[in-house]
Amino acid sequence: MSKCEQCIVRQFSSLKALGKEELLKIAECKTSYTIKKGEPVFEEGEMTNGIYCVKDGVCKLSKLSSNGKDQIVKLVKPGELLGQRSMISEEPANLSAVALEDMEVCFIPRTEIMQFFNQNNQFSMNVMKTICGDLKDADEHMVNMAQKSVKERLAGTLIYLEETFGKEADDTLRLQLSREELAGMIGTATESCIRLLSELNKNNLIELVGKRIKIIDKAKLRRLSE
Amino acid sequence: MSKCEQCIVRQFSSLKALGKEELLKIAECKTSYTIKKGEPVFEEGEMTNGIYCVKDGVCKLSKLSSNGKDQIVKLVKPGELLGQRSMISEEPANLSAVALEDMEVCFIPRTEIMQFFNQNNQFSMNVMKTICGDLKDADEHMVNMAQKSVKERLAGTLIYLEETFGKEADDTLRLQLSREELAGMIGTATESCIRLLSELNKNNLIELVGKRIKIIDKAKLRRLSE
DNA sequence: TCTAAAGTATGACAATTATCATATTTTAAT
DNA sequence: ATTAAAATATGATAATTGTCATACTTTAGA
Repeated sequence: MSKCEQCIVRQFSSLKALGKEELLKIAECKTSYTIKKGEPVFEEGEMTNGIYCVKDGVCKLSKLSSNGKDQIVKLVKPGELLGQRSMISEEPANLSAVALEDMEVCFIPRTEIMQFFNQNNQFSMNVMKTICGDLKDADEHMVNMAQKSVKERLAGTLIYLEETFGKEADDTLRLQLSREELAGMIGTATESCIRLLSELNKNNLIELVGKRIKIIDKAKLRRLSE
Repeated sequence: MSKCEQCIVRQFSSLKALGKEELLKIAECKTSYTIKKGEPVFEEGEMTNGIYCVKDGVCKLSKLSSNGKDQIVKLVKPGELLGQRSMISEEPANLSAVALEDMEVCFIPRTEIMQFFNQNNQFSMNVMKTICGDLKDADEHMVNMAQKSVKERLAGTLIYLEETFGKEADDTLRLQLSREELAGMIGTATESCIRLLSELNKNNLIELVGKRIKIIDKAKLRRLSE
């Protein structure tokens, strides 16, 4: 059982409002997990009964649509919390969380967290602001889905991936998504996604290095995304 | 200056957690407005510095997309609060709120509401749950935009409008949206929206009574929306 | 009441996107 | 190392959706 005080999640999430004693309480009741790439943290419809702290590894939050395709709603990176909405709403998870890389997470039971809501106003406020940020992002995302073309969305997503998750030494995007997952982010068929990647490649906006993607002309790509 | 105790907003919103004294404080500092159909309550980018209680009349929350079209993100009905996200995030409004009918609203300054967050845990929890509900809706909405066809979204929207805002005596939808606004809800071009309405009319799923819409075969419409 | 403007409707056409087929490459398991 | 399965890629084609033009209808204001 490791301490929570130096944890990356504590530094970047709502938990930064917690004091030493509160952190000790968490350290006592938390459980740590390793989750392999491709495995779920939790799945749509499941009762989570607590929150997950993402110590390492990125995961996707996705929802199965009635057409059988998986739409990726959000990517979650180390330092962030998972499952806040379900915990507050006291509802089953609305989304599935699946590891895109090997992950290290800690689970904190609902009962512990709920105590902090009553004791620690700054913590409540932090959680509220995080969820408000998610809501703003979701609204913007929704407008993009409704109003932008697939090509515009692809361009925007590639820029987002580079700016959020960075590049490898060879300049390719650090976060490895399959073409199917990339299609699931922009909301299109896998073939359409592949075709547009080829087109961007031909036009020298990006370069395809095997299945990895390198952004060549970020300015043009940004203009394309509007 | 009327009392807040019997107000519809108090009954249906997060404000139901407030006690008599708190309601009196609100009654003293609130300002009431009448907003005519078509006029904004607030606009994207504006600092709102408080929340609006919707006593009467429906309004649309929309966002201007880079292609110049207005995407409707949510409809807000009497009893609900407006501007919670901006107030909590301490940011300018992300969306414009425009009256679809003549409205009656009350404005409560940010400073008052923030006090309740510190004093009244139930109130905080209510606000948090409301925003969590909005986030869940937004995620679902986003998946629909990304994965469903325009026809499916139109069918779903018509059902939503009937179930949420009801029907007139002649069975037409009570809430009057222009074709452009309906297109803005489902995220399509106005002409496409009109064309699909005509098609649903021909297939006897709906009936067009002038510019009003009557749902004829709700079961088929629901199946169509999946 | 008349008229201009806005809203609704429809056709023609082009652009976008999905689907199905198939080939090629990569990955993982035996 | 070999092979089957999965992922990537591309072509052909159809379906969906957007755009532009135009006509008709309703609304609001002079």
